[in-house]
Amino acid sequence: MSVAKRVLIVDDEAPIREMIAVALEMAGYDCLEAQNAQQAHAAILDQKPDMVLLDWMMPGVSGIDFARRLRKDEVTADIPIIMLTAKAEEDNKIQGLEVGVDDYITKPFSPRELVARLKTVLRRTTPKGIEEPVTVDDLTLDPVSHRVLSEETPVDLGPTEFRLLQFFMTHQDRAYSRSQLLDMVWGGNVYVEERTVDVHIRRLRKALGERHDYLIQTVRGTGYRFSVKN
Amino acid sequence: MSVAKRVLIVDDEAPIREMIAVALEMAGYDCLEAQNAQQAHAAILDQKPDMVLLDWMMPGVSGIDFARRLRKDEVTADIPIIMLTAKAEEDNKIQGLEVGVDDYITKPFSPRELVARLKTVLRRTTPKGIEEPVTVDDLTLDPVSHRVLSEETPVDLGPTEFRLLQFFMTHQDRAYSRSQLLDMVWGGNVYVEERTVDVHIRRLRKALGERHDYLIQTVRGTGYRFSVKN
DNA sequence: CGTTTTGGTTACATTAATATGACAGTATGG
DNA sequence: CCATACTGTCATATTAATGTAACCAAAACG
Repeated sequence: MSVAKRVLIVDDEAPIREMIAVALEMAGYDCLEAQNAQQAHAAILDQKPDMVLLDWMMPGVSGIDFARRLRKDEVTADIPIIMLTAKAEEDNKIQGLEVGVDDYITKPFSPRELVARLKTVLRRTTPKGIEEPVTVDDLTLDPVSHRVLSEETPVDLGPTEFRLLQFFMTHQDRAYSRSQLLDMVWGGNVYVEERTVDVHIRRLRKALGERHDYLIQTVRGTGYRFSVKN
Repeated sequence: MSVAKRVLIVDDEAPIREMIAVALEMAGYDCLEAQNAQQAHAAILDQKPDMVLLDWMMPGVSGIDFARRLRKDEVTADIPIIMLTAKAEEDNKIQGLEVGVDDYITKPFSPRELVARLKTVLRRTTPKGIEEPVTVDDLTLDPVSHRVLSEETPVDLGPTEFRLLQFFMTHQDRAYSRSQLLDMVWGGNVYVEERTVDVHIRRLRKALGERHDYLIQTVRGTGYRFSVKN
């Protein structure tokens, strides 16, 4: 695996978090922890984990409410969630699936089972462009080798431009405002000028060259869009 | 912008409230003010602001207690809160996030930072309306990609024409006066000549071309209408 | 018909938004 | 510690969009 996946563990009981964290780290994942919904939310915006392990029962905002909230917000809607439930109640399962949880595991569970489920969900939900290369009109971005090719020729991009292009190529035909782009590409809690986006767009276009810069389109009064169509 | 968002500023020091209010109003927000928790609570029930800026330290009920109270009550639970804290103590941050505050800013802060945070929080928490494409006789407007297609061919529109067409396509078969259109498309409190509408109608028709300009119909003595029927 | 209204069109000055180039402060990797 | 690459922000240039007025065309009116 190229880069370790990051998993956020949300549970109010520290020992349980620890146990899970140990199991996952042995399996090669990076772990983040949160003991309640608020901490979790902050961590998600901040760190963009690849997956969330969410305890069903928590004081304050319950796991299910939290999951619902995550699904509503565009920024967090795509993050896979696995629910941890104490008892194997059918109710939980149904409710959870309704909210859009990707899987659920009933306690107690073995580390092996956990890792197995996690792997499955990640494989199922990881979209192209995260580990599969994406190609558009002879422009290829390969996340694994962290490379961009324009008709076989390597394109030289800075880290930010790379992420920007990756985001665009995995979210085509959609207009994004500057502040949305800041959220999605820069990350939730950073404060930078909106105009900075323009500059990076410029750098990206320049790097793509005449052959491909048409892909990055200005949507006046709104922001930018990536699309093959003119 | 459709309607200005209303922000309630809660701080016991009038000069600070003023400063914040000025900054926000310049950024296009409507401001309400309260100097303690009681006033704030009344204002919230009364005016339903879209967001609350809450000072951490206040005589009487402290900001954090007040936030907790707001979160408990179903009526006020969904209103986003940004905390203003004097010192950058981690404690505050954690406690605040636990209570369910959406973000926090440490004083002193620049107006720009404040506005930026506010914008981010509002965008995260404001549910967006359903953005489905609308199609009429092979003319499609897609709000997501911010595009208009006439039989697969992109139609080039300025921002105003886009909004105008969007309004029409979602309000068909109904005649609107010029001043109604100004209200709905331009926004409530701008003053422009009524005849300006004519010009934009003209631009829209031109852009739609012969294939589709019949959709924009003149209603003599009244205004305009969008309809498939002639 | 001639006149009066009302809408259509065009040209144009102004304003607003985006593109671009340069710079200084920071990370980064030797 | 140096050399180099990245970032974010400005100031400025460029371009697009906007609103208005002047003028033209078509109905309505008598």
